[in-house]
Amino acid sequence: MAKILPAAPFEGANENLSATTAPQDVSREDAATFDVLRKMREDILCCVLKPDQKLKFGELRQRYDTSVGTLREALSHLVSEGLARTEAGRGFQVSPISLADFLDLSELRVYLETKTLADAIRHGTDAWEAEIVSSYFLLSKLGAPKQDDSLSVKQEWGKRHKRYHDALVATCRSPWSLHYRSELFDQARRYHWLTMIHSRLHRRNEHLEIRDAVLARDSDLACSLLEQHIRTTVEQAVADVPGLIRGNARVLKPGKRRKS
Amino acid sequence: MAKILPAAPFEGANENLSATTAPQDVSREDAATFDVLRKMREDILCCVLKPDQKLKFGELRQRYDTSVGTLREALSHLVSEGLARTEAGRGFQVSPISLADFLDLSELRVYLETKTLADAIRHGTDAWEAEIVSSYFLLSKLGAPKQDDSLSVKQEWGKRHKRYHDALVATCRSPWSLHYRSELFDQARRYHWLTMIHSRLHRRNEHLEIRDAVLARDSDLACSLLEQHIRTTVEQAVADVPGLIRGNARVLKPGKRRKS
DNA sequence: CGGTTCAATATTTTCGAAAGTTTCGAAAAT
DNA sequence: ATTTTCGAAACTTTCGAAAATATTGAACCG
Repeated sequence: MAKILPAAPFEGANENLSATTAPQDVSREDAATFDVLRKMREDILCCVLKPDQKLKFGELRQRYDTSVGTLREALSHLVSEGLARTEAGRGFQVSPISLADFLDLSELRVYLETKTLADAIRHGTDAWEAEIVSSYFLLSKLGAPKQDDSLSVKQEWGKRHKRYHDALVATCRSPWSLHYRSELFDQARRYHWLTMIHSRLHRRNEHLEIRDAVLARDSDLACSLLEQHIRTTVEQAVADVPGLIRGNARVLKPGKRRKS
Repeated sequence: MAKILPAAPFEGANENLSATTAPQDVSREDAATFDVLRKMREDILCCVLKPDQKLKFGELRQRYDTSVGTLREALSHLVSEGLARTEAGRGFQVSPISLADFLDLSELRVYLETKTLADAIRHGTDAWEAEIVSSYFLLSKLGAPKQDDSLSVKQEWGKRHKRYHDALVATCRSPWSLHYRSELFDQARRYHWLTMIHSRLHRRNEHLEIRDAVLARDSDLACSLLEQHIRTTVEQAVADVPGLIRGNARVLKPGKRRKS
């Protein structure tokens, strides 16, 4: 009974899904707090709230039309996710970005994304395939956004891009891997946003290639393509976003201030 | 300039530590909120606040002597870390535990711990070695706690155990890996606590073996020992904690209630 | 002229009460 | 006997004001 683990990957009781303790992936939560949290996260991911920007309660309060306590709760969440920072008595600010961070982030993503993808393929179902087809369709219909596309178009593409990548790994059996994968994916979105703005490189239709490899259940090929997909994005950012290389990139008009 | 990543682990600008964006590992933060957060986390990790337990504001308010808003902020953090859950309008509760979760958790830990350890060994310094020696000394001085040791002894052992394991990987260069490793380590502490309570199995002095392998800079051996260390702990929990196997383990006297 | 002190201002942090939900149990209806 | 309805109690959520802390800028010495 105790001989479940002969120094090999854990196998026991994988069916017992009774209680997945991994952190609640942003789904339903408190009504108002969650709403503010979601909006703020989206704003940080899209660099509407810029890296390093000070997050003052006065401004936030009027921007999101809510109270200090609610804001504080949402900010607290963002700190845990790594999208904001806070210090003793001097409030909150958007987390900085840097090349070093993007590289570190991406390396871990390569491992987690491929691990979750391999497991998802292993346990794929019809519904899983259907969602991949569907989400890919929606993604391809929009096409990669260009520098002068509107904010809302870019945001919509971001949503569909995330939905597609989530769909790929949806049947992975490891809640913890899925959770961290998702957090890292969001982190990467901040950098992707900068890349979109400066986008110059031509890229193959990597999402299509991945989709087909996954649907063919070719795990090795799919993982390899996904790995390349992540690495190419890093290359593109390094090539296209000049600010990233020399430490703190301050993008999107550094001095712009909203009147309080 | 763009040819930094030939489909191999990222190498570029590893020196640029200007801005490590990975979430702030619990260090300094707000004064009061952080204090409450730390106490609550410790209580959950030690199962003083039991798995699945409802976290009512009335009780918490008097237990930690603070206001609702502060509690809410701390609870918010705990939810992000996976130690608590929350639902729409019905408050917070301690995250459940289960065998499936422990297995999942542990498998990811094996990867992250070995990855960070290998990197830490690669970049080890004198100060790093010194802290390993020192923290191991403190850990060994206490000896593995037994079932009838007092709560404070067990807690002290938990602190030293964490300090030792943190010391091993301290020089790892990947902030994100370190962050997730730390979160998973804390998660595992909840299960270790149960194992301590029921402890029956005899174990070799694994911490000493790991220490020596690490100090000898034998990366392969150290990682292998660390992997075994984690797996053995899982085996021990499976063998010793009967409740874990059949879904939700409710430990530490299920009916006990504190008077409000 | 550069640096320090101190008061005024701006901002954050904490708190308790009001408003809004959910839960529970008793009474009414099927 | 079982289900439904309703209202009271318990609890959660939200809010704005009071307290605490940090920042700014002007006046003051070395």
